Amino acid sequence: MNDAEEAATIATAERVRAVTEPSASDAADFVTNAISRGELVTLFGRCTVDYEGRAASELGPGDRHVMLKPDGAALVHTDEGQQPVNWQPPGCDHAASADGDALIVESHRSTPEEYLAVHFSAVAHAVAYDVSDPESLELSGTEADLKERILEDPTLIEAGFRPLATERETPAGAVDIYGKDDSGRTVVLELKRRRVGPDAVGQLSRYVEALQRDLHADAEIRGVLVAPSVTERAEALLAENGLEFVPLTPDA
Amino acid sequence: MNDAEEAATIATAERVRAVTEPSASDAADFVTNAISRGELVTLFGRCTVDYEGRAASELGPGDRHVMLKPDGAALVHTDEGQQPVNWQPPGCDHAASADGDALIVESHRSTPEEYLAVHFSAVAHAVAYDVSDPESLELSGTEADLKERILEDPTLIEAGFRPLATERETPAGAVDIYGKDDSGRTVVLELKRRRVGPDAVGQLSRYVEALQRDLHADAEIRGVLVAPSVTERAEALLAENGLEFVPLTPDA
DNA sequence: CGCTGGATGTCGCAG
DNA sequence: CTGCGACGTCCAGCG
Repeated sequence: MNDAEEAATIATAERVRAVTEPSASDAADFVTNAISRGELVTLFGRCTVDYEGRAASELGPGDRHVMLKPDGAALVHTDEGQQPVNWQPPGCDHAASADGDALIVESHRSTPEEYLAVHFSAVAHAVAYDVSDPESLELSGTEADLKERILEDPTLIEAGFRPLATERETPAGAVDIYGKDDSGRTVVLELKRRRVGPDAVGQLSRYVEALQRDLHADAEIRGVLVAPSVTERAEALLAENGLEFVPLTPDA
Repeated sequence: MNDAEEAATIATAERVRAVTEPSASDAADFVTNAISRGELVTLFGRCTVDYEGRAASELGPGDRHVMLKPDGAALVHTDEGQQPVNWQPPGCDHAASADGDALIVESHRSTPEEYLAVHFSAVAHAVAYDVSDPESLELSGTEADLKERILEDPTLIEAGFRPLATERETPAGAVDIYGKDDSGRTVVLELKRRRVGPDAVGQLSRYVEALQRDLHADAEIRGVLVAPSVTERAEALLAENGLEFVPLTPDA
């Protein structure tokens, strides 16, 4: 192999190594080496995918993108969809090997027992990245933001509302915000960052019932769902259960 | 640039093109070209990420892997986790441009209005892949498999159980399996492919109540949760609501 | 489009 | 480890 061919096959830079159309054994070596270095590996090529674990799946031949992360996660992406067609969660052990002209990439974990195997009939391109990412994501517009907004200005719920606790425990789980109204009645708030369906009403309903049992049978407890909006079915369920709704978004 | 250097920078094969450490403007051209061809694009390099839409987020500088799919999906992966740190769903419009030494990759959609921007201070490697994937995933061990299993052998629920309909509509939504027992009483089955918590009990409870109203106030309706197992809280909720549980997995 | 419920959901937190 | 609920959940199916 002359210099130009060698360079065409292997491109090396500070943090990245790549091979184009490697043989199965070269690809296996490349991947094994990258995994042992703690690098992030990607593979393009024609492959089949088999999974067995919590469920089981088979995927016939096609061109896909496979990512092996240093934390043990594995992702198989097709040309469509935001979600991987197959995957393995972080904490798995990855291995690559050559079986004749085929590259086999395997990923395994226990508890629960799960196994993923990708069989490449041809690897078009493989890359190994030495990744460094010190930053963490800052996200806003979440349920936590909605909670803060209410605690800063309880009148957003209603005049005279006084929050007394967050995450107050009940036999049915923790209530988002627990407080009292103008007249001293107990109020339970269930917060949702976006438009809600029937499930959230069920949740709120369970909290109110649990508190009614836990405090006094005669105690009147108000249950209030706080969200940007509700679906029609959810609204009907609220009315049925004597629950209330206050429209409010997480954004200021 | 001599042949060796050229080859080191650009590797071309039948279905894949790659560039290592391109300039911002070369990278922008490369990405723009690949997108217009309907190829799947991956970028690795040092970048920051900004998102604004259903929520809002910021991510400081770090090494990440960006994937742009021909269906308009975008994914930003760090070295950790199965989930992308930022993303855009299918149907978005992608664009790449150079801003001085920086590569800017943008992705936008409407309904809801959402915008993602990745600013690369350096691109280590970029790949364009012409993907063809005719196969679809075959998955087993799902709720649908559990349903089939019961319909094939209703005695798995109990002797004398007769399924009469699936997805039977009620004011509270569609019931998984609707039937009658030995004594002619109406039975509602709610199926779950794995161990369930309180939410599933709430769902079943809503169906039973809706049917009781819909049929006759005096009609006795049995609600049966079918799943591999239930949590303690769910079991208590079942008892409270006079509902039943049959242990069953989707697997034969 | 909006509503509903499933998912190999994943993820984080608490017990 | 299990339980529980949030999530920019995603996704298919249906009205």
